This record gives sequence, structure tokens and C-alpha cells, in this order.
Amino acid sequence: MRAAVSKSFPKTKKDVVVEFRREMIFEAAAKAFGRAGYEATSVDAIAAEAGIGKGTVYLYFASKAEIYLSTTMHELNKIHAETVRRFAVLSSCKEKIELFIRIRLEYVESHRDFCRIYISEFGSAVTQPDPIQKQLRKMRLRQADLLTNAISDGIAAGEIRQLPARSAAFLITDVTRGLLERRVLGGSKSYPGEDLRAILDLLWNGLKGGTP
Amino acid sequence: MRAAVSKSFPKTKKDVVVEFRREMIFEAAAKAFGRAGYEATSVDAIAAEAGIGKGTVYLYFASKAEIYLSTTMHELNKIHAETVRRFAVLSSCKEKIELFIRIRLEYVESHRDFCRIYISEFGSAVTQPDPIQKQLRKMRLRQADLLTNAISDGIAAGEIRQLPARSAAFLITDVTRGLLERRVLGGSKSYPGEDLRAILDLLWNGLKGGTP
Amino acid sequence: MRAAVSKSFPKTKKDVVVEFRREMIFEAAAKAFGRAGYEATSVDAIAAEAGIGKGTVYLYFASKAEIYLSTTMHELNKIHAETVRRFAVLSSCKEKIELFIRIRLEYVESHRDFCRIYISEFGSAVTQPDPIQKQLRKMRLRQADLLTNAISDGIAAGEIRQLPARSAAFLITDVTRGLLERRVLGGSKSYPGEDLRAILDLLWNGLKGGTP
Amino acid sequence: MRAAVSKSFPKTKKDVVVEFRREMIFEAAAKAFGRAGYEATSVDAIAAEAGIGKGTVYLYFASKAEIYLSTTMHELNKIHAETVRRFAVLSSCKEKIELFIRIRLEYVESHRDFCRIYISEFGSAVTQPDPIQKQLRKMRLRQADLLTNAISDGIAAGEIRQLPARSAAFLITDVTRGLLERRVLGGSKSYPGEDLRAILDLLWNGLKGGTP
DNA sequence: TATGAATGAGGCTTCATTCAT
DNA sequence: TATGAATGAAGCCTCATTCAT
Repeated sequence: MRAAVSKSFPKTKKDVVVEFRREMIFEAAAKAFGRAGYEATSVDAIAAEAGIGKGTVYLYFASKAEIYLSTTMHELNKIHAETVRRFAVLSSCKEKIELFIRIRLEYVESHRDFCRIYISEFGSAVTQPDPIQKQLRKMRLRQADLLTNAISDGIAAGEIRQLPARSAAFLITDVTRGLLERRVLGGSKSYPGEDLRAILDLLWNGLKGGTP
Repeated sequence: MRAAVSKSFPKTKKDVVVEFRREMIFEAAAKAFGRAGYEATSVDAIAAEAGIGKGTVYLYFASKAEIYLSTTMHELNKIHAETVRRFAVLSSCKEKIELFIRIRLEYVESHRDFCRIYISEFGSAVTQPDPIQKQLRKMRLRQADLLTNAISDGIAAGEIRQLPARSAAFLITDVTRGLLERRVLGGSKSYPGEDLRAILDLLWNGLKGGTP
Repeated sequence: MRAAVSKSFPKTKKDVVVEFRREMIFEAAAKAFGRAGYEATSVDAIAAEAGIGKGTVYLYFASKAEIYLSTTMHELNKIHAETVRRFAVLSSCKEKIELFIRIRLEYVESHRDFCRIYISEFGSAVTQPDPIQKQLRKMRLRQADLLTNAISDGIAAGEIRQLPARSAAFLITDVTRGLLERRVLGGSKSYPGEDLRAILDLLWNGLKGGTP
Repeated sequence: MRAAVSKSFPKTKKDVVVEFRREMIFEAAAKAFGRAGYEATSVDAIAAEAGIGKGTVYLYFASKAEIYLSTTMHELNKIHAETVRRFAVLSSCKEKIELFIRIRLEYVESHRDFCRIYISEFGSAVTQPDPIQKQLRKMRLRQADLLTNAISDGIAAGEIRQLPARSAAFLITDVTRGLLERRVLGGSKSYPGEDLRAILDLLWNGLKGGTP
């Protein structure tokens, strides 16, 4: 039994292995869930994708629901962390909004598998088992908060007009999701750059506001 | 899918009965799917909700997937039709956009059960079986087209500035979905009116454009 | 939905079918459990033994545990009922004890399959899941009570000497179980009649008491 | 099974270690099996109880079934040996019978964990895999033989009347098991002493016999 | 036409056993 | 020698679908 204190620092070899395995499974699960969604994905499929035995999965996760939730949180945390990190060096609200969207677009490009989760689960949170739903909602709020803060700052700085920051933040997250969705589903024939530029332009005009 | 026109004119009594039964099942399915999502809803549950036998459901639909798709399309068609109908009497783009959103908000209020489908399935379309996905995508495009046209008209009329109508249309549909989602999930504590007004304001400013 | 009143009398056709099916499964379950015990018997095996599909079993029983408990109670009830019925025409305690044992011996002969449950589960009650254990214990007590009463009556009638009726009753049930066990496992080479006669003689002498 | 004598005289150090380890596991297994029965006890649980690795268990036992059988035999051998040892100093049959039961009652008190095995497995022997069953039956016969001999001696000595010694012996073992069972399951509210005295009295009267 | 009993494939999870370290 | 991570067979149970009535 490892004492509470030792927990943070001296990673035992076992800890490393466990972390490695979990990461492996995260990746496989992201792919598998991304392909078919929560219900339609079997634990078998995840194990196969990870190239390990089905039983092995249960050494690292207690249940299918936990795999799902952990995988989703793991990825969302990464995106969140990167957003926070890169926000730090920016001062203007405009730049932050653009970066917010751009990070997610990049993510979608480089994580074709997981992005489907990113997109669909925010949406279909409606139908998930309850504990999962709660967590997902929390993550979503946390994401919106990044923007809410940026916008509030922008308002304070006179960069944008007086408006309800939170509503604006949600508007941006919603639009971002739609953008990603069209990228992934290929519904939009426009070059992503074009679509993005148009969206940003619209957003920005909306935020800056029609000063008569 | 039976197009109303396609089959020779006089609807037989049988056709009427069939239509009636299907309608019944649509309603029940909307409620049931809305409660729990596609996978977690059993055909049994739908039959029970409709007050008929499970076997009977299969006389009117070939499979669970078909029930789902048909139900979804049925509802979306109703929304679409109403939108078209009410667009007809409006001329300004601004009014149309507002109406587009308002119709959907009203819908959510009066169809608490089905609206979860409306919301989640646009999102989780990503993870549906392929034929379902295709149909849903088509519906989504058709919906966006209503706005695209309205916007194009607005541009032509000089009501709003020159901008890619399609991108703007998608932006509106995405924002609308987010709005509904927050209504249903109760994540937003703001009065719906407030949130809506803020969103409309933002949209409109974005569309009208920053005339310096 | 059948009203509460109608429950006892007019057996619907469905009730009959259900009863029939349950009986079928009881029989199969008795055989299967008898062969291998609770844990080692699969629901599949029971279904196969009954000649029906696995899913069908679950139309009549909620779980494996319920099958087990119901089957056991069903059989034990039959034995109990017969004992009660045949006790009614007897007056002497001696006869009752002999009948008690004889009924169970007959049962073992004619129900080779279930008798293993009868025997082992009284014994291995120790290791069953809790709700099962409780029920089994109750059945066992009920069985012993039949004898306790008979013995009390015998004491009152001066037929046997003063002694703790309950302890004596348990002694008889224990001995009976052992007798059956040896019959079923074939461990005893003595003719059953001999063993039985010896046991009865011992019991009777024990109960009647050493008249000096 | 390693008979102490069979292998050349000088026990190697290895033999000692092996014996030690097996003993450790016996103890742990007795506790674990006693808690939950054969099927519901995992090898993991046994290893944990013994404070060793799961793999280690398999260095000393070939399978779970072997652990079970060995453990049971180990305990039964201890009881048997003690019975033999303490029988040696007694001459009357009556004393021996009383001692036989008393030893087992004491055992139950001091080995709360294993006693459940002692009780249930004689009973559920019916449902064990065959090789286990055979061994258990043998142990049971050996146990009964102790009593058979004592009774035969008693008859020869005129201490008790002429009767089938073997049947009487079984009767005693059966009654003993029942006694223990009630102790462990707590079904009997009578003080154990009372129950025991009543049983002994009954037995003795039965054996000594009805003097006409 | 309407029904729901019957079915069995398939899903999640556990656990005895093996084997590389 | 000791370990425990890895495995996959096997178990319980659900549910979409069929079919005899």
C-alpha cells in the first residue's frame, strides 16, 4: 500500500506501466467509441483495437462506462489544458476566440478518431447514463468559462461592446462544434479556411457590435 | 417512404388506417427515444407507449432503425413545413431568422419528449448507422437551406452586408441547437428570453456588419 | 390487467400455460441443479434440459437464483403437503415418525434428480446467497415443526417419555437426511429396508426411553 | 498426497518449506472457503488471505479443486487423529460417543471459519466434481468406522444391546452434523448444552435399548 | 390484422490458470 | 522461488426479430 504522501512524486515502475496501459486503452477506446458511439461499441472491440485481451481492459478500468468517461475526460482535459496554456500569452479577446476555435480545428484534424466523441457527446449527452452526463456537462461548462472570461476581459478593456458574456461564450462553443462537425462529416464543401474566416468575421462583427 | 402524391389518387381505407397507425407509433417512439436515446430504447417500450402489441409495430416498420429514422424525419418534416409556411408571409431576413429560432424554441417547449431527439441526433449523427446518417444529414442541409435563401435574399435586398450566406446559415443552425440544448438540459440559468435576445442581438450585429 | 378478485378463481388460458411452462422448467432445473449444484449449473443447461431457448427461461423466472429457490420450494412444498395430508389419518407418534421418513425415502426413489437438491441444499445452505438461505432455513424449520408437534402429542398421550420435543425432532430430520444421502450416494451397502429398520428401532427406543 | 513415511527418511529443507507453505495455504483456504463455499471463493481471495501472490498458490497446488480437497482432507485428518488419540484412553462406548460429538462441537467453536466446510461439504458432496466426491466419501466412512468399532465393542462388552453397529454409527454422525449445523447457523435457540444433552440422552436410550 | 411467446445472438463482467520477469 | 499481469472461456441476462395463433 503506497502512502498518501508518496503518491504524487515517486512514480513506481508499476505506476508507469499502468499509465502506459491506460493511455493505450484510451487511444483504442477513442477510436472505437468514435466509430460507433457508446452503446454500439463493445468492450471486445476496444480490446481488439488496443491489441490486448478483453480481460486486460478490466485490469485498468472498472467498467465500460468508466472507460468511456475516462477517455472522454482525458481528451477534453488535454484540449482544455492546451487552450489555457496558449491563452496565457494572448491579451486581446479577438485573438483568444480565434485561438479557441483554431485549437479545436487542429485537434479534429490530428485526432480524426476521437473528434467524433468530442462532437457527438457534447450533443448526445442528453441520452447518456446519468453520472456520465453530469461529468460531461461539467466539462462543457468549464470550456465555456474560458471564453466567458476572455469576453468579460474584452468588455472591460473596451475591446468589445457591452453584452452578456456567458451567452456569447455559448454561442462561440456552439458554432465551434458545428464547424468541427461539418469538417468531420464533410458536409461542407467550402474550404475549411473559408468557412472559418466567414464564421470569425460574423462572430467578431457580432461582438464588436454595430456602433451606429 | 410513401410520398403522398406518388400513389394513385384515391387513398384506400387501408392507407388511412396504416397512416393512422404509423402516426400513433411515431408519437410513442418520439417519447420513448426522447427519454433514453436510440440504443437504450427497446421496441417493447415503444409498443407499450403506443398501447399496442410489439408484433404490431413490425407490421408498420421493418426494424427498430426504421422506426427511429422515420420518427425523426416525421418530426423534422413537421418543423420544416411549419417554417416554410410561416416564412412565406415574412419579407425581411431579420424576421425570418428570428422566426426560425423561435419556432424551434416553441417546439422544444411543447414537445419535451421528442426534442431530445432533435437535439442529440443532429449531434450524434456521427455515430449512427450509415443509412440513418445520410438521411439526417440531408434533413439538416434542407433546414440550413431555408436560412441560406433568406440570407441571400437579405443580401440582395441590401438588408445585410455581403457575406457567405451558407456559412452564416450554418452558424445560425448551430447556435439554435445550442440554445435548445441549454433549454432542455437546464444548464443555462438565464431566462430563455434573455439568452435568446442576446443571441439574436449578436447574430444580427454579425450579419449586418460593422459599418464603421 | 386482471383484477385482484379474479386472481384465485378463473384461471385464464394464459395462467394455465404459464403454470405448465414453470412446471416444465422446475423439472428441468431440478435435474440440472441436482446434477451439479447451484453454482455449477448454468441457465443454459437448464434451458437445454427443458428443451427450450435460454431466453424463454427468463420469461418465467427473473433470475437464476429465482429458478433455484422456486424449484426447491416447489418440491419441498409438495413433500410437506403430502406429509401433512398423510399425518392426518394417523394418531400415534410412532407411526408419524415412521411415515415422515418413509415419505422421504419414497420421494428419493421416485425423484432421483431432485433429491440431490433436497439433500445437499439443506446441508449446503451454509454457502448459498443470503435470500436463498433464509428461505431454505424457513422450510427446514417448517418440516421439523411437523415432527415437533407429533412428538409433543406423543408425550402428552404418554406414548413416549418426557423429553425436549424440538431436539428430538431435529434428531429425526438429521437422521432422515443421512439415510437419504446414503441411499442416493450408494455408500451404504445394506438394504435400505435394513438400515431403515435399524434406524427406526434406535429412534424409537431413544424416544420411548429406558424403562428400567 | 505426500505420505509422511513414503519418501526416504531425511526431510530436506525444501520439504519443510513446502510443508510450511501448504499449511499456510490450508489455513487461508479454510477461512476463505468457509466464508463463501467452493464456487464463490476465488483463488485470489485465498492468496490474499494467505498473504502471498496468486501465482505462488499454484506452486503448491495444481488447481483450485486440489486446494479445496487438500484443505478439507487436512482438517478432517486433524479431527480424525484427535478422535483416535482421545478414544485410546476411553473404554466405555458411551464415553466414546459423547467424546466423538464433543470433539466436533469444540472444533466448530474454535474454527468458525472452516466448520462451514465441515458441515456443508459432507452434505453437498452430492454436487462436487467426482474425484472430490470420492475422497470425501472415504473420509466420511473412515469417521463412521471409528464409531462402528466403538459400538461393536460396546455390544461385545454387553454395554449396549445387540444392534447393527454400522447403522447406529451413521445415525450418530448424521445427528452430529445436524447439531453442528444448528450451532453455526444459529437456528436453534436452545443452549448448545441443552440440545447436546437431549441428543445424547436420546441416543443412549436408543442404543441401550428397550428392555422388554 | 394483431399479438406476444419464443428465440439466440451478443453484451458485460469474472476468474482460473499461465508465464515472463 | 515468487509474483501478478494477461488472457479468454464461460456465465448471466437483454432484446430485436419471427411466427403461430
